[in-house]
Amino acid sequence: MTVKQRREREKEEMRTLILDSAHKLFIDKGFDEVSIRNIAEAIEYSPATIYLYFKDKNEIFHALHQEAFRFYNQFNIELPAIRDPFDRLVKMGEKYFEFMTLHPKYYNIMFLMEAPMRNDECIDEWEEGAKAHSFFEQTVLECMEKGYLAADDHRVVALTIWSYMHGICSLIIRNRMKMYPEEIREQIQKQSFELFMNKIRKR
Amino acid sequence: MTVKQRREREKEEMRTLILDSAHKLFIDKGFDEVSIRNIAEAIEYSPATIYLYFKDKNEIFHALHQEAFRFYNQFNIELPAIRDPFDRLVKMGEKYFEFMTLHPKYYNIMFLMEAPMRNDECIDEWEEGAKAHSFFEQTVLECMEKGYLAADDHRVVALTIWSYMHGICSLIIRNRMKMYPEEIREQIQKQSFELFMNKIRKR
DNA sequence: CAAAATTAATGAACAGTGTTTATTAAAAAT
DNA sequence: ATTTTTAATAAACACTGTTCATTAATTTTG
Repeated sequence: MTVKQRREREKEEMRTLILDSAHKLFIDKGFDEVSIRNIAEAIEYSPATIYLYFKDKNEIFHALHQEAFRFYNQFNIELPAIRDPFDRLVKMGEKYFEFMTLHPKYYNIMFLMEAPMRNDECIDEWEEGAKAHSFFEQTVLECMEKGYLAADDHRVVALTIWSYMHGICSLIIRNRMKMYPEEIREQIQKQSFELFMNKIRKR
Repeated sequence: MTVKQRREREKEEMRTLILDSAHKLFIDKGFDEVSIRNIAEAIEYSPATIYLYFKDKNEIFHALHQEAFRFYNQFNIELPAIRDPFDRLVKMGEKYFEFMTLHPKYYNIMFLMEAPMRNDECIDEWEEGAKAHSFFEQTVLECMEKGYLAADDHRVVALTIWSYMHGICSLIIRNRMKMYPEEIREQIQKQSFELFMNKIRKR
């Protein structure tokens, strides 16, 4: 049965070869701008070959979506070490914002694009995303226990914070901040973040 | 010079014919799923004709983007009649949410898609959008004057509120709420909105 | 080891996309 | 009536995702 094993390993290697290549192209062009033919050319195989390893373009999308969350968790690796939950929450927000700024293509696929969420199976394979989210909710809960946040349903509070963060991030990423002149935009964003954190903090 | 006038009128009629048709198709298919050939077929002209009236697909996009904001303002026509600014603000939020729910294709083009904001000229032609936004900022300012909101930079507060509203709306529209079971999702959204409104309200 | 069976890779095609251009048909001006 | 201007189009270009019959390589069997 050693042949079958090697076969399977080779299949896996090919999959990662395709994904790595798709990944590289995707990072500097954006997903919609990367075609199957582009990927095929990069790995020096024919376009049809890719369909032996992935059902369709969406499945590649899906795989990259998962990888983006892995990368996001790596990006936030320092967070659990922050003992004070409110400090951690604030840092989490800053990191979220920083991630969006530094890796807009990732942010796009994780939260903005509709494609990777069309299928239903994507919940099962959202392990890394679920991890990030539950860590976030846990931090909110701890903030309540330590009296930094008022006692509410912590899931509701978490959703509210995330909504705000995601809202401002996607307005920026999608260029919907033109009503604020370029020079003051960053200032206003910063002020807004501080205001929000102040408003939800228990007084 | 009566010929030139008629010519111009006909040109304008053709433009609106194309736009109306594009609009109809767009509403039930979404912009990316509507092709120039689809539009051409609907108005019974050749695809090339459309390029005599619009530079490219993005220009059609742009026109629909404007129309969406006109429609949005119509949708909110009852708002200015609400005298109490905080009541108005709350209603504005509810209407924003309702708009997203009832007209996701519009919401998509207005705030989510990247295409219509690629060019730089789109600021000048954003009259209806600017109108909606300044009315919103004005309401926030009034809320401060009447003591419903703490005295802060009203533009910063407005951005914060909008970010929250846009955040939750786009999470919903883009199917990023799967961590909350279907049954309780609506409940949680409602609770979040109430929580947010309570937190920003002056105490 | 040779023949048969399985597997992997591909070229070519299909049906679609946005966009351009040379050509034709119609209308207006001379 | 003839020339000029304008409008509309067919056809093409260079792409896209995807499928499938054919070929080439590899593994299994006799």
